[in-house]
Amino acid sequence: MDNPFVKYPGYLLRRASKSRMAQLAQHLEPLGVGVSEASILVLVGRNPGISQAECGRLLSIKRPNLNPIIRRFIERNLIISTKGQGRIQCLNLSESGEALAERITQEFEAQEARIYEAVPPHLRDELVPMLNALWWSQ
Amino acid sequence: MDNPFVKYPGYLLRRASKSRMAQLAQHLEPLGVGVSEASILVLVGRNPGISQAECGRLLSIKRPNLNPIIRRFIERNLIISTKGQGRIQCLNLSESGEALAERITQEFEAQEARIYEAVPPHLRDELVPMLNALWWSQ
DNA sequence: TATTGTTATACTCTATAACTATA
DNA sequence: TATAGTTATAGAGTATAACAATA
Repeated sequence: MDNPFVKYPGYLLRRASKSRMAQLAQHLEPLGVGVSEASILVLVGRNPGISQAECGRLLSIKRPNLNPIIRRFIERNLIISTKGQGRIQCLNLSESGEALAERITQEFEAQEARIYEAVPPHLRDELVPMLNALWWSQ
Repeated sequence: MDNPFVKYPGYLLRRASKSRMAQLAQHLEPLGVGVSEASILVLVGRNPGISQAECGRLLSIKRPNLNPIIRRFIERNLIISTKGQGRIQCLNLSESGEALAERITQEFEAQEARIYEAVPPHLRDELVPMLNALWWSQ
């Protein structure tokens, strides 16, 4: 059978992205979080007091979709929400949230190392420039 | 605000993939097909008599998810299904299916050209090897 | 008014289980 | 039995509209 797509960079790009996301999800599974959830926790950890709306903008998640995820984190006592300016809720990690974000960050770094090492040594310096060039920013 | 992910190749890979898929979907929209649907039509055109199950394996689409898509193509008279060995249905493009697959292929080629040209000239020869290296094939 | 948080809703993609039809 | 097609279903992820709350 002839797969006419293996010569298309767009197809290879999608295949690479999907497989690496699955790989990362597999390593995050024991921590009880998906990739999006893990990213949110790390983002809140790096930006104490950030709002839901700002999280959504940075991660390209629409506010109505982010809201129930944040709510679950609050219920699980991983994120603490305090009143801010206007209707804003300032988000911060709880102590257990900090611990989990730490472990997630380790998995993120391990994943990046796996990707980096999969690239032939003479192309490694070009990895980030290449991926930035492939981004279509509208 | 600090986005801690812009240094992660995995994040850049996903961002690139998602944006390019959106770009391609935008160009396919006037043809009335999504990216997956377009791929199926081209695949059937290149492999006359292929089965649903084989299509699914080549495109990483599970049979239960592929089935209704094929059925819609048959209803729209883009694909013709004939009885084969066992329960197999042999799939072929109709005349209008051929015409549509031709236009889709042109859009695919145009998309690949856009991606190729977005890469700095000195990295273009490394594009396909890089993307193949980034694929985690389990 | 503009922005945030919130609810409802819907559409796509994906995944699993289980059924039938045929070799 | 094994494979193909089929149906039902459930879970992500994503999208829009609209409402409530606050500056």
